[in-house]
Amino acid sequence: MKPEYRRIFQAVAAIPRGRVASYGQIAARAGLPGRARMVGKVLGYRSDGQELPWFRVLRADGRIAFAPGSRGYREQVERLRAEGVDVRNGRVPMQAFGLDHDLDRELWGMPD
DNA sequence: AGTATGACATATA
DNA sequence: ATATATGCCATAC
Repeated sequence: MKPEYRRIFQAVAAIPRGRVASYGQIAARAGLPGRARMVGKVLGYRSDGQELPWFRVLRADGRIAFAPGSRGYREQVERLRAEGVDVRNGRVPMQAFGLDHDLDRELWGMPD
C-alpha cells in the first residue's frame, strides 16, 4: 500500500460525523495538493471490509460525484441524510456542513 | 511509448 | 447556470 493512499484514508476518516469535505481538501490534507483526482481513485480502491466515511467526500461545489440515480449516488445521499446532512437535489450546502465552518463556529461560539 | 479515462479543481467567458 | 480550457496523475489498453 502506497503511503499516499494511507494518508488519504486517514484524512477521510478524520472527517467528523455530520460534516463533509471536498476531494481537493482531502488531497491537500493528505499532503497531495492539486491531486484531487487521486482521492476519488483511492476511495474506489477501498475494500468493503474497512469502515471509511467515503460518503462525506463531495465535489468542491458540494455536489455528489456519482451520476444521479446511480447506486453509489443513492447510497451516499442516504448515508449523509442518516447523519443529519442536508442533501437537496444531489447537492450539499458546503457553507453549512463544510470543515472550515467548524472553526468559525468554535471561534464565534455559536450553534448551528 | 502513446492515448484515453476518471468519485476533481480552478479560472475564464 | 453552461461551457471550454488547463493542470493533475494513476490505471488500463
